[in-house]
Amino acid sequence: MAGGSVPQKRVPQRYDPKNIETKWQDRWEAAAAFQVQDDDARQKEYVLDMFPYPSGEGLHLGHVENYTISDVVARYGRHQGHNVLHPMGWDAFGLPAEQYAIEHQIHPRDAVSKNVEVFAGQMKRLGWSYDWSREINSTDPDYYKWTQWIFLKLYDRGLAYVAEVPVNWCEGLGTVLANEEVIDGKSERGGFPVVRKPMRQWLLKITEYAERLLADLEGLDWPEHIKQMQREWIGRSEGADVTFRLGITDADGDEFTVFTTRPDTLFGATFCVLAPEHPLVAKITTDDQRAAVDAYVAKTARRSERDRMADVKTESGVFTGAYATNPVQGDQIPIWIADYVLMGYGTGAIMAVPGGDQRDWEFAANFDLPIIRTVQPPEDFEGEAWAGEGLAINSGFLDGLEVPEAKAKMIAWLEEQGVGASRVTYRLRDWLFSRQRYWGEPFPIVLDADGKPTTLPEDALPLTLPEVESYKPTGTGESPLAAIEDWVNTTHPVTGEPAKRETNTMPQWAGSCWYYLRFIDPSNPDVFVDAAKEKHWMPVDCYVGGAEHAVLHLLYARFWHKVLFDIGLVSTLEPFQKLVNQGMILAPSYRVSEEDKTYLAKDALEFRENTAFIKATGEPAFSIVEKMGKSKKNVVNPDDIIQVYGADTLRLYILFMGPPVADKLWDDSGIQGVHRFLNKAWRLIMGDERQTARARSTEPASGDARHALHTAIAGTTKDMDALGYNTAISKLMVLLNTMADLDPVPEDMLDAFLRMLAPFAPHVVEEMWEATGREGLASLAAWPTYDEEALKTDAEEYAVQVNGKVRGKLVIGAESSDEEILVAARALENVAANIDGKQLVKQMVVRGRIVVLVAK
RNA sequence: GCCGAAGUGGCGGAACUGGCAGACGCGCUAGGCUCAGAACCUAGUGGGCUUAAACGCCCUUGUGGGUUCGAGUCCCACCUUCGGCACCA
Repeated sequence: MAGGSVPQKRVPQRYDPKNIETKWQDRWEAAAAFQVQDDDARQKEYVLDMFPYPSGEGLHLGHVENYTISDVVARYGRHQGHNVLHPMGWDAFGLPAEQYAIEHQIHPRDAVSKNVEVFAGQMKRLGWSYDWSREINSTDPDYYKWTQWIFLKLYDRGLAYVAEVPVNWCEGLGTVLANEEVIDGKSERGGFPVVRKPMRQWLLKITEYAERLLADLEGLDWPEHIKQMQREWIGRSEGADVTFRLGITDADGDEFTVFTTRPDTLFGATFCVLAPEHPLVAKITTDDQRAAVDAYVAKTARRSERDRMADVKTESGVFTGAYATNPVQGDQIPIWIADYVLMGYGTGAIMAVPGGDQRDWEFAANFDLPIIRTVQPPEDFEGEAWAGEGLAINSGFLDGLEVPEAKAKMIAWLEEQGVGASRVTYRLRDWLFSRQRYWGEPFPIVLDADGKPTTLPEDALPLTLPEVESYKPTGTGESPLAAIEDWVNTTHPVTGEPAKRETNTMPQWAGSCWYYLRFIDPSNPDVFVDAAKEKHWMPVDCYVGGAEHAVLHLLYARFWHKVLFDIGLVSTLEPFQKLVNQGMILAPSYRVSEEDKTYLAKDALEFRENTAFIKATGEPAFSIVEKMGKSKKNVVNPDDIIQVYGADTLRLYILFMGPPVADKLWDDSGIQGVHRFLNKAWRLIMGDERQTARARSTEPASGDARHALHTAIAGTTKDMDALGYNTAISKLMVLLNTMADLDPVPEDMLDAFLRMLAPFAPHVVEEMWEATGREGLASLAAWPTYDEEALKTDAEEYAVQVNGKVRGKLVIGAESSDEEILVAARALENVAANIDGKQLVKQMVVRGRIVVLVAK
């Protein structure tokens, strides 16, 4: 259409998403269509997205998938008459903004607000139905005031503490990372090497909540594999502590404790192993072993924890020269150190039972240490260590007992002798909560002259970030804040003495631990969330996001929520009742060859006969399917798709590609299909420049059309409830194909079609809704209902099986009895031929499906 | 190594509690429309045998076994891919 021309009335236009989409986005905004009221009497529904980090790249297809799924959930909820809270905000603290700021010499705040603008614009263009009046930003002082406030609550309950801990020091980022952020010995962001180094850090006692975090998973409507990942991460194990006293060289009664899940095997403990960092190591090492031990300890310190653990093959360790007394039979057993024992897990010491643990077996074999079996392996067992069930042997008072009984008896003995006790341990470690960076929430903490922390009073919040010259980490492990004397030097809130502020900042996870609560009451200046509103809206009914947050964010947020619950500030035990994980979007990437990892962009390639050739050389390119990434040059920008096809098509396609939970391979060729579908609907209802709209009849659909309509409503509704959007869309395609064969089209079919298409392609539906004279917004219209009666048909088709093979088809009245069906089935020519001369040993009818005949 | 998920046409995928495998879409083929193309419409489209054609028959859901009248679906073993964890005591 030429610019400036006045749209002529009654002349049908072809489907042009561009104009339609902005028109309706503006109308929704003007009508505040998706703004939600707290005092609405309708059933509440809280549909939440994992809020994005607003990167400079803009939205990627993963976001599009995530937020389209939740948008359809939210819109479907509205169609069902629910009062739907569907908010959006920005998780904008964190490393990338800071690194971008360092590179481009701009304040991270400015980088963030620029990116937010880009993101918000893209989100609006996709037609996602957010209540923008509730937008929040984790870097806004009015927001992080409450993040700091919650930290004070944690501190007051003794859940935050300072400790000198060996941490993952990343030279490249100039900061310390949580274990969870370290991947393969490198930083998750940036990929810099990470080494271990002791440092003063803040930690949160998430371990105190381990049991509840584990137990409360049971009641959640989450994907089982995500629950399983959290269980593994928490890593509960039951066993016993056993105390070993030093023997032979022991002068002053030193002892150490090991944790074991198999106290029943204590008679087979032929040596002990300490972590090289264990505090006892220096003390117990004998003079003739000292050189070897010192060398080994030094070597270990240079290795990162990941590195140590990843190295499964190498058996390494050194004898300390010291011996411990096995408490159960008094044997003197050697004490070794080895880097496979970690100071951070359990007690940093183990008792080794080579007869029952393959790892210990190999260590014993390698260093020629004794091996004693304490559990009788099965007769045909040919392996080395036996870790399975069996009767105790070589174990004194345990002999002849099964493993569980032997465990119980040994624990009782240990407790009686005062050398051990039953204990539960967790793999989960306390959460390392401080970062040496600028772009994070400052701790509301002041340190006195001795470095002892005191909290700021609540009325001093928010403690805002000061302006700095440079956002660069100092590289010494201190944050850039440490360089700002005006800010650092303050007075002690209690004594009034000169004091210093804590210069660490909180990790990015902090803001995302409670944001779902702030959406409920986003601008309350007095409390972090109004209690009545919290009670009304919580818990989140549907939380949609990627599996990459399965253990980090989701565990941290659950932890904070439980603390808030204990204080009485929230009303539910868990924040997220239902969790939906969308799959990853994958795309083919192209490289010069398998060895040469130079990635090629699509315009450097030529596609012939399903093979990509490199334009420059004519050689075939090497192609693999992998996660989309800028470095892999296989990123698809949603804006490009919207430009060509419109947002409705993109929304529809990303859902049509497959079930939400499955990983999906991006391939633009399929997008034509859903675009044609929308075009076809448009031509039928609106007409275009060469054909007029199909006539419509006010007569309700009848006969086959009625059956098709009600089947479509029933099927689509079922799919919507199960998040089966790909099949829901296919059912709408079937319904449209049915309508296309009807002239005129019954009005009730068209009406139901529009209502059901609305959550997927809201813009074009609004346009057709309005053009067909319907009242109000299609986005707020009621979901269609179906009539059970109409799902029935007069005649049913049966496949007739003889001995498991289909031998005929039978169409028969739905009212027929089983006996009548069997008679008719046996009479079918091909069926009769197959049962002729044989005896029917089984005959049955599966109503509406199949007739089963078994003949011998 | 351990844990989890998944292997179905040329492609993405569908198939309720075991009951007609391949819905829907892409692609492809033929025809229509067109000056031509795009768009659109119609028909066909897993493989094989038989047939003038229809009918009919056989094979087919990663591989090999098993249970069953009947298996993509349940059981056992194995292979491959993806994701997560990893000397965890």
